[in-house]
Amino acid sequence: MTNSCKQEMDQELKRGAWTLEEDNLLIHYINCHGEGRWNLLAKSAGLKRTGKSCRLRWLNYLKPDTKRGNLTPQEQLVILQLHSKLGNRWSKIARHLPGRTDNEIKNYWRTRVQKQARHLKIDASSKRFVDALQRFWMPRLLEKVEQDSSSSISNSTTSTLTMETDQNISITHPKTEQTVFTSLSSPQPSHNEPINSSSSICASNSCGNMLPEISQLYGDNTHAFYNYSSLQNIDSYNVDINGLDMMGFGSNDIMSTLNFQMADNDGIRSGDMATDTYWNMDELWP
DNA sequence: AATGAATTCAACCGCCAAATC
DNA sequence: CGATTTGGCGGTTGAATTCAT
Repeated sequence: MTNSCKQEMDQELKRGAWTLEEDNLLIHYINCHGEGRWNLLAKSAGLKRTGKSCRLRWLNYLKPDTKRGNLTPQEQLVILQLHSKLGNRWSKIARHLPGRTDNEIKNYWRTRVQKQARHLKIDASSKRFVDALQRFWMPRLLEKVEQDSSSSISNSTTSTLTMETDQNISITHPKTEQTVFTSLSSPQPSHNEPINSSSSICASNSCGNMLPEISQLYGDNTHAFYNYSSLQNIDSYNVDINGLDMMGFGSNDIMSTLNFQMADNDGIRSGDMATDTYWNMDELWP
């Protein structure tokens, strides 16, 4: 194809926001013919868009099961948890959140999470920030999940966040064993991951502005149990980790991911970040 | 009410790997 | 088997919206 011919075709291509008419064309075509072969689809449907643009519009916006709106605390928790393991692998993270797109998760991370990092004056990619997330933000999200679920479960005091493999995350109430949240994403199991690997994080209710402290540390590399007791009441956080070769990572990765309150020797002090002055929680679940 | 700053998020871009020719 | 096309991913942009003054 000559350059002038390419330029001509480029000029014909439309860019920018999609119109209702274009959306309808795309939806109608996919309903009749299915997804795939996006370039061909774009032409056949009479859309002056690239195949890529059609694919993106469909996956991120038009697909019927696409969720819109604010991420729930459960979803945020899953994102934080998985991001600490997977990094910016947005599509992999998105597979754990049915109806959510990689684009949406990426936007959440950039606008909400990195905003907190700026607020704390910490580099969002630094270990220090990851530690801060695990110590302060994630417990509070868990607390929020707890609060939400307790509205439907009377006498609720404890829930469990379980990461069994790369594929599964669930939050269950231990007494009723009611599942508060489950993520069973990738339909195809990963071939070389140990099935019996599991860990769980249990959080009692309300940690509020109080900073949990490690009061006990049990275990070795194969089974660690942490019990965080609050300074001001009997509430506690428990982290129960079983199995270490989860997700193909070494034990250090798992420990750094799941311990909300580990080694305090990297410059993060409890008083620095334990208050909502620093963690603007209102922004996290608007 | 006006306006500038900040934030959000849909869409685009470039790169890469897999599939197809 | 090399060239081309396609699909998917992560990073970036900028228009629209919201917020603050």
